[in-house]
Amino acid sequence: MSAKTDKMVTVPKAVINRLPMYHRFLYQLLLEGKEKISSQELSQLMRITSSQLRQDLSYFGEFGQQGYGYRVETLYQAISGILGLEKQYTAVIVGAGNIGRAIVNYPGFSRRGLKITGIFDNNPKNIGSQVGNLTVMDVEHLADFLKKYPVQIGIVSTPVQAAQKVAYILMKSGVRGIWNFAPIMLEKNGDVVVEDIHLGDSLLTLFYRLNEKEGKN
Amino acid sequence: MSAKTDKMVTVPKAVINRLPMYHRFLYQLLLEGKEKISSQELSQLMRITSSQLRQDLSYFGEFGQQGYGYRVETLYQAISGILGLEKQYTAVIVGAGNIGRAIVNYPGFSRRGLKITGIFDNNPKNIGSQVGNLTVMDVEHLADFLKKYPVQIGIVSTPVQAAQKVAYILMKSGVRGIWNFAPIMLEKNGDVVVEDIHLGDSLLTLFYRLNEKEGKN
DNA sequence: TAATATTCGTGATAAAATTCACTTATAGAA
DNA sequence: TTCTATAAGTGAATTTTATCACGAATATTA
Ligand SMILES: NC(=O)c1ccc[n+]([C@@H]2O[C@H](COP(=O)([O-])OP(=O)(O)OC[C@H]3O[C@@H](n4cnc5c(N)ncnc54)[C@H](O)[C@@H]3O)[C@@H](O)[C@H]2O)c1
Ligand SMILES: NC(=O)c1ccc[n+]([C@@H]2O[C@H](COP(=O)([O-])OP(=O)(O)OC[C@H]3O[C@@H](n4cnc5c(N)ncnc54)[C@H](O)[C@@H]3O)[C@@H](O)[C@H]2O)c1
Repeated sequence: MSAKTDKMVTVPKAVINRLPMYHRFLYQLLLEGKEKISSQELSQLMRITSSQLRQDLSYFGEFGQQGYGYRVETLYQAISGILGLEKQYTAVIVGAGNIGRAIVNYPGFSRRGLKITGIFDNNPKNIGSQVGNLTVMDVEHLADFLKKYPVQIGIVSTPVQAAQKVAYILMKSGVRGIWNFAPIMLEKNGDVVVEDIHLGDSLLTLFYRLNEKEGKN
Repeated sequence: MSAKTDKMVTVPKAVINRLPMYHRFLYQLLLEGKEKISSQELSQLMRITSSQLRQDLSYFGEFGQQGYGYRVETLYQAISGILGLEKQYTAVIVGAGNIGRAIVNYPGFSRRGLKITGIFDNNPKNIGSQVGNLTVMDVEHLADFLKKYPVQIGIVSTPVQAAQKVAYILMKSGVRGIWNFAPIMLEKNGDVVVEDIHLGDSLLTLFYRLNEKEGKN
């Protein structure tokens, strides 16, 4: 074990945000059948510095071997473990619109251990319809459903106007995390973890960067 | 004008990434009819410090008034201008699947000046079908289409296996920015701006944070 | 087996980002 | 009109993040 983990140094946020990227690249390397890789080589693929890669990993332990590098398989497993991917996570989706459907239909999430157990909507047109192998339920039954079948994660993909209300129901019903797609900063209720996806913000950042470049020419 | 902009200090990345959040909150305040706001009050809504807010804005100019605060309208317009939202942006989407359709159908983007002029796919089942008021075209015609009707932005929402190939076509055809939804680090070709949305990474971050909390109890 | 080249892990240093704390301006009250 | 409270803007200090650079371990070659 590394000195750093022994000393209980808190892991910087910036490091945590890079863990999924490491996981993604290692998964790719694994698919390609690559057995070993050095911090030098891996960091070049990721367009970061090798020292950043080594420093980041050092927060969690020692996974490589001097003079050799890292075994791709070992490092992949280690990072999977750090991220908690050996566990299964259960979730419900609220909002069976475009985003809600996209999530259900995306196979990548179940591969990573996410099991979606229910999808809810308030529109009679959607209620009862099939999304993947789930039947859309009435959001009126959300709290009851969660009482019977608790889940860890609530996915909010309703329009922004409904998002806070829905989030409160989820939090009251005991979800521990919310994955939020609505462009709103959700008020918390208890110690739930909220992870936001703000697609609009990402687009505006792209706009800014396009103009920035223009200005320099 | 602020001293900082005069001196041509480069704007930190972290600041740029917060601009869309400012825009989002100010838009909300505008809808609510709020006329003025102090850095104190606005920063509390955003859960940042007031000095960070003031420091961030100072990279672009002086938008407030001492002893008074900021006019919501003025600041909103200023940030819209910084982000380049007065302009129209044209884009094509490649990959008429769940994400591609979600983007076309989302009204928030056209409100921000994004005009989607074409959507492409390689699956005969999708080609010719209607998405919003666009007809899905064959990706074989993508390069020709862009020669006739150039756009600034290419949106990549194909499966990861096709993403790089599609991105090269877009870049060759002169797009200046790529908004990428595939879980891959795209190789660039020229000085195109690539903005990634890695939904999977966000989910893994949520997983990590859920476990982190558990460990502390 | 010995010599040499790799490459990790990490303490130290540098850079970037955030917060502090103070000056100045001005709004609003007396 | 004067006084007081508010609040922006900003240089400086602090904190956080990233990079450097080197010692120690190991692989590989001669
Ligand atoms: N689609 C995009 O590209 C995009 C981009 C940026 C942000 N978003 C955000 O993601 C969220 C979902 O977007 P979308 O495109 O899937 O929207 P959508 O309109 O396709 O789907 C929203 C669904 O939520 C349902 N709904 C409304 N009120 C509800 C309630 N109270 N309880 C349960 N269900 C309810 C609607 O019936 C609808 O089916 C929105 O908040 C949107 O702002 C989407
Ligand atoms: N849906 C999600 O929740 C989600 C989550 C994480 C990542 N993503 C990523 O977003 C991207 C899009 O996801 P999606 O769910 O919309 O996938 P999807 O399978 O629904 O849609 C992909 C579309 O691309 C088309 N396509 C395939 N090859 C093509 C090519 N060469 N040229 C043009 N079109 C082509 C397919 O026919 C399909 O219509 C994928 O890269 C996926 O990994 C999606």
